[in-house]
Amino acid sequence: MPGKPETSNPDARSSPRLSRSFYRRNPVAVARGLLGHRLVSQIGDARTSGLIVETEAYLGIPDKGAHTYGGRRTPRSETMWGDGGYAYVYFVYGMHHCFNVVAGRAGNPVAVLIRALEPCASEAGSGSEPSNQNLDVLFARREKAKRFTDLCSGPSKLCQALNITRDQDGEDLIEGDLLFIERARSHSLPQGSIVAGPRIGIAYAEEWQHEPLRFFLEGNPHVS
DNA sequence: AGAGTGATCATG
DNA sequence: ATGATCACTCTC
Repeated sequence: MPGKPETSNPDARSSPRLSRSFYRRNPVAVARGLLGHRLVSQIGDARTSGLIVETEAYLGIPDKGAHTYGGRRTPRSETMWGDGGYAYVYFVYGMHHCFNVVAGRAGNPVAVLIRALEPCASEAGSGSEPSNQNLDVLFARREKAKRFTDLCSGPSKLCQALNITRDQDGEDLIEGDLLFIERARSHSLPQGSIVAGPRIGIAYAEEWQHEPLRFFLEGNPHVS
């Protein structure tokens, strides 16, 4: 592989990433399984991150809410058709980006939308820097955010906060350097705290709009 | 509850 | 080429 920099093991001092096989499952399992883990961005000149607290599963060809409904395969959604564990980023409403992780395997165009993060002041590691830095950067990038809970409480808010754009479409979440998901250290996530409900913003999806494919941590203030 | 914003896609 | 749409956010 040409051009792979020598420094490409950011896991040496941090938590391991979720593996390819984690993503190569059905999107509901991935959407639920993602809750509580840490999305990390090294896009731009800072490392920013947050714990995933809200997700939505998109079920592909049969799903009237999905970009790939009916087998549609367009330039925008091309990465959804590929293998699991890659970023699918799209642009909507003329100003916003949304970040998904591709689930399943190549040929099955399913994905999970990341809808909200809980930004953390402390990066679990003990010896790291005085990491208000994470919050400082998030507030700087999210100019309109007044409160802590305005930072990453929506799919496009979190993209703005972590600097995610279409440039990241197709990024490899397992091998790439810019964007990845770290396994939570003490992943003692109580299964009972996961709640399901209908997905947001897909009124056009007819009967599919009511399917309980949105998952979030009950009572978390960062949920959108 | 309405405006903003322009890429994207299905038409033709 | 053209027009409708949009997995949203902000402000009123």
